[in-house]
Amino acid sequence: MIQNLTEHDREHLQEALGKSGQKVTPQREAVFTVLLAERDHPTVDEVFQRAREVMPGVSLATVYNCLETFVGCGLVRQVNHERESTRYCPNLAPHAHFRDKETGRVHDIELPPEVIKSLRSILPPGFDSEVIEISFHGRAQAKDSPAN
Amino acid sequence: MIQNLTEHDREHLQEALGKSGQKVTPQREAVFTVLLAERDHPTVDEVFQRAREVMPGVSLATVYNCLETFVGCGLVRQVNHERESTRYCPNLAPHAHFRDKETGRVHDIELPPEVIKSLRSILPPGFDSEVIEISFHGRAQAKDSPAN
DNA sequence: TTTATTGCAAAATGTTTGCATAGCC
DNA sequence: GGCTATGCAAACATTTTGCAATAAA
Repeated sequence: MIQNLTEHDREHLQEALGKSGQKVTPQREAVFTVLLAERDHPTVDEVFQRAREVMPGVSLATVYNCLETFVGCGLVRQVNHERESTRYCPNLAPHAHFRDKETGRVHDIELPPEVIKSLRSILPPGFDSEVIEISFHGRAQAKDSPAN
Repeated sequence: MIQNLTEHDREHLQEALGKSGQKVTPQREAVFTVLLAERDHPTVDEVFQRAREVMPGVSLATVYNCLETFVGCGLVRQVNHERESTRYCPNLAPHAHFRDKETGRVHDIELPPEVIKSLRSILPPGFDSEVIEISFHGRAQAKDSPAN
């Protein structure tokens, strides 16, 4: 069951959008709600299906728009794995992704600062990177995503 | 100028293909030659354009086929960055990729074993990964790819 | 001669765009 | 009223597929 946004989450949305002169709309609330409700890295299409449960009239184009907007204002991250469709993730803490070969599921893996540091250290002088994407691909015995 | 395959490279191709009952064809030689000649992580389309210089009649579908075959037998790696088209890379040593924000160019970054180890160490028990993909995104002052 | 590969065209996929309509300070 | 967002349909780019013709071992 998809819950409504908490007051806190609504403010978070409001603030992030407001910063760049963008508006809170029912569609954006719906999409954001969906993203927070089940943090299983849904594809656009999955977000669309879920959003329609909350708001039956919402269009796919709008879901694309909302997600793009959210990425733009830093509310969610895109997750890409090979040629698969883009997935979305509201976990803003630094983390890596693990894609299960068998189930296709994507899990978040915590990324300690010292590992990030060791990664940055391999960059030759003159290379400066803000974004590091790390993704594992393999088998997970765990049946479910760790809570996140 | 695109060189011909060296004897050594042709044997490498022959062996990798032969292992899985696949044949050496002029098209595969052409595509492989192109990949080795300029290691700048070309897209399928770029490989196609270059391959046509060597073999004017070659088709796009065949270039797709060749690349898929090469990936399948471990001759090249696919490199994906966000929604951009897939790029191909004949560097088989463990390495990360750095994509320059400004030029779009992709550079190989050497990946020391101890960094790989530290990355593996962040996986919770039960998670087992053969493949780790690491990509940086940022600015490179260096004008050109380091030789590779 | 057998089996794999090619090349073409058509289809599928995922995403983006243009634009008229609608909604919000 | 002016700006932004929505929803639809059409356009797009990339990749995949089916299949008859061709070429490699």
